[in-house]
Amino acid sequence: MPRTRGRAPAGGRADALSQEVVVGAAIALLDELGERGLTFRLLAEQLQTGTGALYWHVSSKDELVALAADQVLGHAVAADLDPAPSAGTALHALAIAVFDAFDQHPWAAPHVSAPPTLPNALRLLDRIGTLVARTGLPAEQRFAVSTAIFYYITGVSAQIIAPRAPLNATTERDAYLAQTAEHWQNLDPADYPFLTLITKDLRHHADRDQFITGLDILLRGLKTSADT
Amino acid sequence: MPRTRGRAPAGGRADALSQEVVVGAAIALLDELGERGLTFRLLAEQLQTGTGALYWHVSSKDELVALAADQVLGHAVAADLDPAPSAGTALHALAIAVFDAFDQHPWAAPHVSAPPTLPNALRLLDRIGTLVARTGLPAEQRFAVSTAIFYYITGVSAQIIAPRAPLNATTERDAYLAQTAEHWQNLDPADYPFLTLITKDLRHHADRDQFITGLDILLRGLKTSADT
DNA sequence: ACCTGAACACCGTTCAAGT
DNA sequence: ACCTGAACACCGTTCAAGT
Repeated sequence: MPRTRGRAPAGGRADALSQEVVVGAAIALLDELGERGLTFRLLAEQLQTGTGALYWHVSSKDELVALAADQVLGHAVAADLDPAPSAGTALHALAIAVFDAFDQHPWAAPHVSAPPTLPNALRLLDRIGTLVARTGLPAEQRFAVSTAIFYYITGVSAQIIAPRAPLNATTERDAYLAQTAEHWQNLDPADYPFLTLITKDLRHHADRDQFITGLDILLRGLKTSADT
Repeated sequence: MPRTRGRAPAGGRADALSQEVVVGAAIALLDELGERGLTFRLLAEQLQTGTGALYWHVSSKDELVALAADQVLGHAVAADLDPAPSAGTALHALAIAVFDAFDQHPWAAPHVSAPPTLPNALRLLDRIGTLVARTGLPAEQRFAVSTAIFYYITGVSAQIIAPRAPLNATTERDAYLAQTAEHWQNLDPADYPFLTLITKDLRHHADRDQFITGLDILLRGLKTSADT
């Protein structure tokens, strides 16, 4: 069973594939066709090799998708940091950058593992932890609070950015919202007193604002405990 | 293409399968073998029918798993409510009940859709909304805050309760944590200043406490804005 | 109305053989 | 060290035919 390699350590063939190339091509297919559309046969065809070649660079489809998701996370984590805003502001900006990255690659969010193991997920948690420390939170609480924020970012992003069919993304989402709004409308108010009242909010809400609303609440809660 | 039916409206055969029976059997297989282990062939064998019969009650595997996940959510939402604790306490208890239900069926959490459409997910959001209203939060903010809490519960549960291999669950999880703790230990402190410091916390943490820590922060943040 | 079971069109993964 | 491509052991889903 071949191990997964990184880039060829020189000495191999010149035209050799690399894990990077394989993952890059996988991301392109994932974006275009979704998780089910990504196939080893198609990917091999795209890269002009056989399916077996891919297994030299990647041990399974699960690993491939996990690596692809970590790559997406990399876009967000690599973004420049403002020199020295408050820890709270920086946390806020970082979380939104990650959400936006996942939003552009709807298949990705569910595939970051918790606790993190891949490089960019690790980098994200580390950065969160560093910012949380700057917040003044006592050392014993930093781990739990940092992972809580990490989980919020990845978990809630995954929930909100449901894999939409690979068609016209925004139209699809609008139609979906309109449809479920109508569904809620028709529920029995006796059983669902709250939902039947706020269908208008559902119809008009924006996913990104939803994410930010929860984030603000979470960070406000954090601030409260940091001050105490 | 046959539509999905609920229970047979009488008049059909006496021995007829029902969607309930199919979903119930699916949950058993999901618990035992995980999402990949659930197969229409195996499920049909278990129910002593052909695979085609299943499609009379359920339109696809996706729908089947979604219905199964909603059923799991039903266990938590059906639990008795304390008569009249504070809204915050009730929210707290409800969230933990949902986490515990997902914890017993690790495949389930990723399959509740957002915004919710299936009955028990709707019930959960409605209950959250009703409690949030009791909190005194202004009406315009209730939708956003309630869904934020809903997303936290389902999204973070899904993150934390990663599908473990269907073997000895607790041992597996411990081994996984020990392994990633060692992984973190070996990282370069220059790149990961935070992570390399808190591997002890990782090794000793409990998933459920993690969930609760974040939940407490979120609810504290909510309280702050409700009071204002 | 509900079930049967064969058939279709795929999958991920392996592996002997090549270079 | 890295690639080829056929072969294995499956899948989800459909559908004509039955009761």
